[in-house]
Amino acid sequence: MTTIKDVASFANVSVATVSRVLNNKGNVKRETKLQVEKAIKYLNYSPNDLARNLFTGNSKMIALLIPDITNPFFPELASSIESAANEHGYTLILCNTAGNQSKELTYLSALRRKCVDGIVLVSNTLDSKQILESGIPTVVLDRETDFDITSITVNNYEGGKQAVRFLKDIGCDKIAHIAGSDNISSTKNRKKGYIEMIKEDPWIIENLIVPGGYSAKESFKSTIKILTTHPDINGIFASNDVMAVGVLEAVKSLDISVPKDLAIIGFDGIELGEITTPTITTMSQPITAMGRKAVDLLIKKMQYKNDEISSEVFQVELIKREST
Amino acid sequence: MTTIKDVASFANVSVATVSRVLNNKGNVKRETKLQVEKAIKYLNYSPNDLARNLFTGNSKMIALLIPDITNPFFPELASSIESAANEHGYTLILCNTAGNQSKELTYLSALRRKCVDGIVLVSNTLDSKQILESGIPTVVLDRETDFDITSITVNNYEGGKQAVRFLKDIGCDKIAHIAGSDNISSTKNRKKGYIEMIKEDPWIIENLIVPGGYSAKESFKSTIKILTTHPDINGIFASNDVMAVGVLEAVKSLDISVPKDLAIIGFDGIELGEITTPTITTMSQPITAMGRKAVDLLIKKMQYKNDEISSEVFQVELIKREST
DNA sequence: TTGTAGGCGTTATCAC
DNA sequence: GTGATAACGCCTACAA
Repeated sequence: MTTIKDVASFANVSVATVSRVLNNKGNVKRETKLQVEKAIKYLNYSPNDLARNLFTGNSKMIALLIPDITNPFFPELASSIESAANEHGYTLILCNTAGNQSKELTYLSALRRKCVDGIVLVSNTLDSKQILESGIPTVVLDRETDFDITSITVNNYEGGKQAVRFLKDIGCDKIAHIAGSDNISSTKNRKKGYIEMIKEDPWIIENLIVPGGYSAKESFKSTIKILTTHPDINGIFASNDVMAVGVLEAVKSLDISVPKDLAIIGFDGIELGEITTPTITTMSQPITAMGRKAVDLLIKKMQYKNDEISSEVFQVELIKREST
Repeated sequence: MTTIKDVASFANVSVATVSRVLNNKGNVKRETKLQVEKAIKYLNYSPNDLARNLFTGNSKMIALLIPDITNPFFPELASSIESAANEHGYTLILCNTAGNQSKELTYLSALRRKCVDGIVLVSNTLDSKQILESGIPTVVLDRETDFDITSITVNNYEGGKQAVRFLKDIGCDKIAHIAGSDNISSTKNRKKGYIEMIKEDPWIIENLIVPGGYSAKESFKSTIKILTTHPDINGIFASNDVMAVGVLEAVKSLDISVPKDLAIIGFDGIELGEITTPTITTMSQPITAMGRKAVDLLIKKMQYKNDEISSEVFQVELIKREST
């Protein structure tokens, strides 16, 4: 590896001078500057960030921890976060935690050792104490936390209500819910919204809430089951779009016509919902905006080292498609 | 930040001793070792990898460059690469290049400065000279390159032939191809396989190859177009599964029955193909195995610093599903 | 068994 | 305008 010393001796100057032209800091004569630049080019030199960061104390890296990279929602999120990070001169480290607490903890300590400057975190298992312990500026995304920590979320509860209200508006009078995990605040709140909207309905006693396991396959199975026991269901609210796809496939496999006999609405607004037949109505989250906002807040936190909590709640938006 | 010095003075020993217990190297009395460990725990100390790596010269990080994180094929790949890397003690940096050469180059130099130990690269724009220039051990994945560099691929040409042969076997006698880009070696070779299989057929002159733009939406449009001009097409080979989904939706929207009137086959074997209705027959790549192999070869390269080229070609496998 | 000291590649503070 | 030199936090000869 060629170092700043090599460049210095090649250009017949001191390392200090090389450093100056490297960082455009301090005064250096035009001529010597050119000399140095020639040397840099000739030796194909590029500075060692490890050494640089060791000195400056930051790494210009931020990490994103997500629970499942194969759920399309997260790549879309990751994509916007990455662009935003890059625009601010940060490299993004993407970490796939599988929602596994021990993996999350392992990552957190590894990242701390690597001196990442900040973390964007999507986690259901970590509490704010564990997060704060790492000492790294962190923004929590997509999951509500206690108030100790900045978070970016959407109005899941209201969104859940809106989804069910819409199904009712278009005539559904028996609505099932394919639920996410109760350990995940976002899906839990969507479920609460669902319950709030149907709690006066006579059929509430039948309990039309079934778990969808956060995947299309699980959700497929659950849908088959609930529809065979309750064939008069004419509306289904799935807690996210991936599960809504599972619902759709299940409904079609039972030869029930969508949306004529049964309407389906999802949540998230991922692209997948636009390529099914029929396309799936959804409560859309502003995924890109949320990612960018997370980076914005994180960078403010890192730069001003303020501990101010400035959480932000985005609004979901009903996008009507063919499944309703 | 607490450093090794703090630990040393707290435990009343020298930094050397602390370092020894940290790395389990050299001899240190049981008692002092316990002292040090207590200090470490008490001070919540963790070593600074920047400093450590600056000394050792490696970062224990490898990077994965992929062209499109929102295409489900790549997250599946990334997922397996990440696990494999983690198992070997490496942290994965995921970089989304958007297939954009300048972004790739920017990443390459940034990664070099960050002293990443190795790179797994999925790229169509970079030639081996540009790759080798970074000086970082690299394995190319999913794309054929010239022979200067280790690569992991599948037999795309044979796979393409197999796909078309299968369509013929089940009775298709007019087969269209939704193609990927000719700039991408994998899809180019799949297309070659298609051409090889149909070049004797009388309808070859009609040119049933249309571009699918690597996305479901593009592929949807292309399919509509080709089917309206050639309504007697009864088989379609899509160059990947995402495009096959587009094909499927297009065909269904034209009220053509799948597979009765038209059979569809894709390529890749991603999970998406299992949740459509009908599910999509595909030439499946051993995605997980390929990812793991890439990491294996990369680690060998890094450890033994050998320049040996040890490319590997995996075999695709026909998975019959409902679309044929 | 333990401590001292030099060096990894940078940057920044002083002199000159 | 330029050059020594002391940090940054860690590891490892070498000495004791």
